[in-house]
Amino acid sequence: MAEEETGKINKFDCILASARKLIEQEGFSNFTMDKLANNAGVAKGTIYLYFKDKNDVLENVLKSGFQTMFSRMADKVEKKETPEEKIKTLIYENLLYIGENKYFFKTVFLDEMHVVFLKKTSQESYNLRRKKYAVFISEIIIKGIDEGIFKNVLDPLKTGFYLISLIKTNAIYNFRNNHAEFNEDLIKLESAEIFDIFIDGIKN
Amino acid sequence: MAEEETGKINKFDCILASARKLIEQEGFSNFTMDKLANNAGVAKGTIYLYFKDKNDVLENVLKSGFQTMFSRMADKVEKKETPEEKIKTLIYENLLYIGENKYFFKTVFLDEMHVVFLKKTSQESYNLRRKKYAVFISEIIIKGIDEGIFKNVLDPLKTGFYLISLIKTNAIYNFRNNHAEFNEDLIKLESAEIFDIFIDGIKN
DNA sequence: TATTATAATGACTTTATAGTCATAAGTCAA
DNA sequence: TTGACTTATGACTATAAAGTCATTATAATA
Repeated sequence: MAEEETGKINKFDCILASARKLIEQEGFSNFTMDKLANNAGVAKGTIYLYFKDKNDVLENVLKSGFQTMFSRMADKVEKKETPEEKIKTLIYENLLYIGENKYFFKTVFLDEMHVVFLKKTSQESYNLRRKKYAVFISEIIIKGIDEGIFKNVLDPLKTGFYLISLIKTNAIYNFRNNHAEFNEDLIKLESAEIFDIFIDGIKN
Repeated sequence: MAEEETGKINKFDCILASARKLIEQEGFSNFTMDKLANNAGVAKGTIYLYFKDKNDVLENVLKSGFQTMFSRMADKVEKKETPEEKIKTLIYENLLYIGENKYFFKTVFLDEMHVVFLKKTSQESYNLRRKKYAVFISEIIIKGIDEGIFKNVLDPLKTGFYLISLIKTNAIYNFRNNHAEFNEDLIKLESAEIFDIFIDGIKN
């Protein structure tokens, strides 16, 4: 706790923030340790006091970018009663979070593909995070199937991935078409659109 | 025409085939010109007689991988009458092509993301190809909306991208879960699954 | 203030790989 | 067979960027 006030932790955060900013601005392929040192206002060697290597920097940037998303979304979703309401909320919260972290996700989704630059182990943890999300959705789907609302032929996990891909595709579409202003009204509209397609697609 | 028989053309194809094989086996990030030369059984300098640079090799590998897909799919789709039948055929043909070029798409989809390694101009042509596909789908959607079958609130182009992402997600899911055997029965099942979700999602 | 411990520096080393080019081998018309 | 032209070679150069480490600056302690 006290540690959080030390220079060490602050410098870690400071370098991490610089890294994220750089990556948002120039993409993963143009991100170098020299640029990071320069941008963070430290010497290159200093970075290696706080991070193991470049992969460690990238992994932390990604982790921090996705960190709160899942828990925040899960909180809201769990408050809802029906599978349908849960899915509606999930889509909305997800798009909201993407909108709030517009520049981060724009790079992660468009400038693709961070993943390439990660070591195998880091890639796996990235995929695991994705899968965890799909599993979360699959549980909602299963509940809906049990209640007889959703088609019982669905593969719940795969259906979870389908929903994630719809959300991502929506975000990419809007990034590309410069609907840069992610105001709440737009997000309501967009999430309703995805919801209407997805829910009719899986309902009995 | 006569040229097609010359060594020049053959060597171009031979290098290209080696490049594709290497990329399928080891992914884009491990692909080097030295390996290519070695694998194709030519000296490195020779590659540069047939390709401008590494980007040119990658671009050609990608182009050749996607080449016939679109035209073959479009041919089959155009023979169908109703928007629903067109969409059903489109999904099936797309999955079939992916199955036939399993190793290629496995790398392109999973080992992600080739795109990073391309120059801006090549990335654009990749995105254009994607968009062309989405436009093709959007025309079917528009027809369906006009006929009153599909929801008239749909953004046809975005909906096209949605369908593409569902197909891609399905393929990735099956690659990951090692349903490596892409036999026609599996493809029929998988494409029917996507169709059922998508069509119910967009129907009135 | 002197001494020790910790943090920071950046010039340097290392490595990987794209692309080059002088040289050699092969082909073919006269 | 020869000489001109085409094709192929691979050792070499250039470059970018990751990661190191001897040195220096700063802070903590006695």
